[in-house]
Amino acid sequence: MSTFGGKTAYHHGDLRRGLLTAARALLHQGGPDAVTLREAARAAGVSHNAPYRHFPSRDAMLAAVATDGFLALRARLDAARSAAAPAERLVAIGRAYLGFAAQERAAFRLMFGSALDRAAHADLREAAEAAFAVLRDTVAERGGDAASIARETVRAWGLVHGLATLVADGQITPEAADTGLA
Amino acid sequence: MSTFGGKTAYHHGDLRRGLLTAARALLHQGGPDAVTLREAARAAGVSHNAPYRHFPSRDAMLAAVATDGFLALRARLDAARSAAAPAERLVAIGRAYLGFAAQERAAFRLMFGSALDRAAHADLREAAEAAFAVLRDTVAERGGDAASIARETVRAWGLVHGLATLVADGQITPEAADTGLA
DNA sequence: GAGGAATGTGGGCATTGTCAACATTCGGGG
DNA sequence: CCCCGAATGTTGACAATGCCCACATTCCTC
Repeated sequence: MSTFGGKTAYHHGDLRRGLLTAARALLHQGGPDAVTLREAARAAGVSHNAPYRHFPSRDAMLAAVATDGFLALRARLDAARSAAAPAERLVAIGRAYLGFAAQERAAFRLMFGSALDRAAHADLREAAEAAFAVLRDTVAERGGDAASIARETVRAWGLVHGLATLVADGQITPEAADTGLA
Repeated sequence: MSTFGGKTAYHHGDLRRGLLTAARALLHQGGPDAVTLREAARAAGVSHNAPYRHFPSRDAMLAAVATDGFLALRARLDAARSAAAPAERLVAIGRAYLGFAAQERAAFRLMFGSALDRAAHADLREAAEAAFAVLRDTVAERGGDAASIARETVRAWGLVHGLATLVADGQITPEAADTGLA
């Protein structure tokens, strides 16, 4: 049948992708709690049980969305790092991190919120670690002994992540967060 | 009947308090999603609809738990501030903040996680603001012009909150967070 | 082209939040 | 002292959800 654009085209075409897209939309509109297996299935035009052929549970679907979020975040951090001169790299990464939190509020809250058990999903953990690695490597290339690198990494991560969280939660404006970076 | 220890003793004694206690226990065990109206009612020994005489919705019950959390946090920050010499106050508050996040992980995640719409609950917002005020006032008493006070408040809040979030989410150890404070 | 695997469907069950109607208990005014 | 309104708690119901089971359809390989 159809087999229009997707990769492998079985019955639906590419249900997995369709479900993830629907899930992202639901996430944007109503937060993590609004992301429901049945609603995503409805949006994709399949029965309420079809999603189980692609995700073992609702949690797994949420985790997949979050994993994609971490991949996107890592790409952004990497791009910012590559585009900046060595001396400005840390601040550039911080800005990129804040930009992601501000523009992808819902995804950011899912990725770091308590709705998900990151320990239970290996992909998720890997993707999160990969994003973090960009920051750690950037701190490391500034030099110093191991202890001071570890300390500065924690400080930089804490500051940026805290500001980003506050922005994503609507407690401070993106502009206010930016003044805290320099 | 009974009227054992509680304040006003109607049918149950003090259902509101009983429900909040049960809710806190559920929160500890299984996170925000495990806090269910019906389970809290069960734990308190009442029917599944009794909670509605004290909370208009499940969200309101969650908000009440979170509000209590912010009151406790504020008390801790205040105590830390009072006990420290002026020059060490900021760090003392930071340590208290981190201590709360580490010891009351579940509550902290509820308070700052996305499970709750802080804008929809006035009490919650007030309690959160009161806790934040302790930090802001401490920064302010160090002197400086308004702009630099605002900047330093954002920086201090962002750093401490970020470290606390990472601890509460289990991404760094409390000890690692502590090294980032000084 | 036949058969097994991948994918989607329909029905069903337990749980949950919420609403409505009814029952019980409390406290104050005759 | 008792009676009545208000506060509190109970029972029953409904829709939605996550998940399990048995069954149907479609794909791909041999």
